[in-house]
Order: sequence, then structure tokens, then C-alpha cells
Amino acid sequence: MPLRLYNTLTRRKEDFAPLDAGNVRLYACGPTVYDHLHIGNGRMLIVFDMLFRLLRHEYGAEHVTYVRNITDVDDKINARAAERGVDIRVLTDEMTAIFHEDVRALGCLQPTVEPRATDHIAQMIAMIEKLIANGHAYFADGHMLFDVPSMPAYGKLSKRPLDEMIAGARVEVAPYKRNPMDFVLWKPSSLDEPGWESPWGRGRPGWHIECSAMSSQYLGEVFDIHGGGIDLVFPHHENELAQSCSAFGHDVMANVWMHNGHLQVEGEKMSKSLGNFVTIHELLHTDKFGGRSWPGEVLRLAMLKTHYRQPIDFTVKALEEAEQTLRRWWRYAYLSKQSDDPPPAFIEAMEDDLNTPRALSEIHSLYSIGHISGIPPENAEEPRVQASTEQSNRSQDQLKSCLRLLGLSREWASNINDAKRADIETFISLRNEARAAKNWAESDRIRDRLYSMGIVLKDNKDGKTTWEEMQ
RNA sequence: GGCCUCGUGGCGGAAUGGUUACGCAGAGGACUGCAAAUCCUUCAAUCCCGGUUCGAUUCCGGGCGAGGCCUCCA
Repeated sequence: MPLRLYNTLTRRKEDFAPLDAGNVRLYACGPTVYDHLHIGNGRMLIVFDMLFRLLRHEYGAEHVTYVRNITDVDDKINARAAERGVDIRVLTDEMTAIFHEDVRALGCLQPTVEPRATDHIAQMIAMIEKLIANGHAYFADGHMLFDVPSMPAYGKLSKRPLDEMIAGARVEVAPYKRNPMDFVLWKPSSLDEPGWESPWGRGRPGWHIECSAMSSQYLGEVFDIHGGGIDLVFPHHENELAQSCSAFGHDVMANVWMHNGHLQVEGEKMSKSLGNFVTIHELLHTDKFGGRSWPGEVLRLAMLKTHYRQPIDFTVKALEEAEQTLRRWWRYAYLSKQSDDPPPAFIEAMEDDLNTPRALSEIHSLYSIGHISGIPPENAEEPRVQASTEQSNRSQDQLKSCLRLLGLSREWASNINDAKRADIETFISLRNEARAAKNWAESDRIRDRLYSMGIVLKDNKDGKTTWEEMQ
């Protein structure tokens, strides 16, 4: 089965054919580092990491280049840095470090290249000069602007007819713009604002030119896949497309454009005014969401349960469900003794435009094949399947490999050291003495005591008591 | 107002021109001193109205509803 991807440009699922199977090239718009990333950013990071992993699986890990930029020059950054009275670099370095912690916790691989905008000012200036030379840019009132009517194909990604956009423009238009749709390539900086020298005076780049400059530097003028959140379709990606095509003289910038759906929190749009703004950092390290912290893998699985193009409702209930599922799978995958490939049904689901919900259902079926052979219940009316030990082992191996491909393979980190382990064993044997004497009050007291330490006991059929660490 | 998505059981969420996954929750049961965990069984859905068709949840049209973009936004 070939890989099929939904292309925003054509609004259809298409067979994916890379320009060069020896180097499949993917670009995704990364964060603007002015604050902690929120969980909506997290979804985008997970979705394109998932795509990166799938492409590596299809074409080989050495044959995929993934570029995810960091926007570290931006007016929101300037405003925040000024508020705190620090240089923008202090702010962006701090936020980039937190971003890296977050993205690692979410199980994302390091992209092949992670360019910072401020390291590519020269490339942006060069690109703007190309646009000027090609007659697509003009200078007005200190600003260098992209001349939208100079590009008749403008609007083809977002499917917006140019004349309607102009007629329907409802924002105040800067007086120096020839056309309301024209957008800034370079703007002047005052002395107290960050700025770089350019042929048009000291200033800073517009947002859109950053991605055009960085993608072309690392992936070439035309590459395979460009991704980001659905809200970036217009104007950001439309403008990138216009800049790159106009500067390089191609009809295309990327063959496939992919966009992930937005996220709501407990049924409401996430916004600072509603007070339901949830950051990845808070989810991982504080109890602000649902009264506890959440492992990154749980956040990741909760995201993968919904197809990437659908809107997703981010809820405590969904996290609890994801955690329960993950614990079962991990306990089972832990039994795997050797590696195996994911089963074809799983891969086919992933190849069908990253259909992770369907892929997860394949993991569920691997789970039910395997555990049945363990202890067939004597009184079960009619056991569904009697899997052989070999089938069971194989499904464990396959399940583990599926989880690895999904980026969900890390085990729970244990906080239990040897001394604590010995204490637990002592408590258990005391409790079993009490149980033998039918002293239930004492036995339950010990069990409750251990529970309060985060240890859950299980009295198994063979009379032995085992324990497990709660998360 | 313009453009674009989407409406499947209590919840999440696949698939499909004809027998409608899977997970969670619920119910019943096994196991247990009671639990927990695990296992077995089980209930339950395709927004409304037309059209095409032998047959539509699936295709087409209309309606209603939800969401997104058009302004910084993943």
C-alpha cells in the first residue's frame, strides 16, 4: 500500500511520491518562543513527529529530512522582553530550553535541523532582494511589502479569490499599502527595538519571510511536504507560497500541504480570556489540569486517539482513559522478548493519511490475542480465541514495535529503590501473616498504608501477593 | 457577509452502496476474606427531509446544528 496523504492544496487524499526517495523533505512551522507552549502547540508537534516517524519507516531513517524552525524574532517576543526588561535573546533562550524539555517529554524525535530565525537574517534579506528584482515587492514608508496583485495565483492554497478578499477586507489597512492584502517583508525598527542592518535601513523581518528563507536553505526551492496548524493556511502559508514561488520562479513551493485540526479544552475554545489556557509544562509538572500531573506519553496517546485533521476536545477524562490503556499495553509489551515488525493492518492504517485511531484499534486487537493464552478462565462461557503461546508471544513483540513506531515506547520511570523495595516486601509478609490469622482489620490497615505510599497490592490466585507502583 | 471542515451508540472513534469495528463507561459473571488487577459474556448509534438505486449510514440536493479561517494565533 502506498502512503496516502491529504493535501490541503487539492483538498483530497493523494498517493505520496517524494521528489527524491533518497531524501524526503518535510518542513513544519515551529513555535514562536515568547511563552510556554500550550497543548495545542503540542498537538502540532506530535502530529508532525508522527509523520516524520512514518516517513522514516517508509523510506529509511537516513532518507528523511525534517526541518522545524524556531521563530525567535517577533513583536510578541519584543513586547514580552520589554515587559521583563531583558534582551530578547534572554527570553528566547529561556523559552527555547523549556520548549525542548516539553517536546522531548511528548516523545518527539529531534528534527534533522532546527533553525533559528535570527541566524538566517542574511538569507531573508537575500530573498527579499530577489522579490524586488522580480517585481514582487515595493518600498513604502520604511516598509518593504509584498505586492500581492503581482502574483495572480495568490489564494490558491486557502481557496480565496483575490478580488473577494480585497473587497471583504475588514481590518484597518495601513495607509502605505498599495493593496489591502499586501503584507510586510521587512519593517523598520526604532532604536529600542531589535533590528538588523539591511539595504532598507535597520529593521526586522516579517513573519512569513522567515519560513520561506529557512525552508529553501535546508530543503531547496521545492520540497515534499509543508505542515502546520490549520490556522496557518491563511495568511501564513499562503504568503510563504507567494514569496517562495515569486522569488524562485516555480509554480510550487511544496507538493503536499498538511494541516492539523485545532484543539478545544473541555468543550471550549482555548483562550487566555476564558482562563482555560493549558501549557504543556503545566500538564507535565503541575496539578493544574485534573488535579495531577500527566506523563508525556499519556498526552501523546490522548492526541493520537483522534485523527490529526479532526478537531479534538482535550479533556481530563480522555487523559485518564489514555493512561489506563497505556498501562495495559506497556505491561504486556514488557513481556516481549524479541523484536518483530508491526502487523500489516497497523501499517496500512498509518499509511492511510495517518489514521492513528484505526492503527490504535489494531493494537487493541494484538492485546486481546495475546493475553487470552495466559490464564484461560475456567468458568468462561465460551472463550473467544484460544491463542497459542507462539501467537501470544508474537503479538507481544508486534505490540511493542507498534508502540515504538508511535513514539509511545518509554517505560514508566520507577521511584522505588532497593531499600523501599525491601520495606514493601516486609509489609506484605506481615499482612499475609495477618491474613492467615483472619485478622482482616490488620491486613487491610497494612494494605491501606501501602496504598498511601503509592503501592497497590494484588492477591493472586496462587496465594502470592504482588505489588505495583501507582502513577 | 465570503471561504472551508464536520455531524456514527452514554462518551471517544473507525469503516462501508447490502451482514455496522474498536476502546471507555454501564450491566451480568469468574476470581477475592473484602478489594484491586485480570478475564468471560452483554446492552447500545449512523442529525432531519428529499433524490439516485433492487438496496444508503455511505453518493447527490436542501435544511438544521457544530467548529475553523477571513485580525496575532498550532
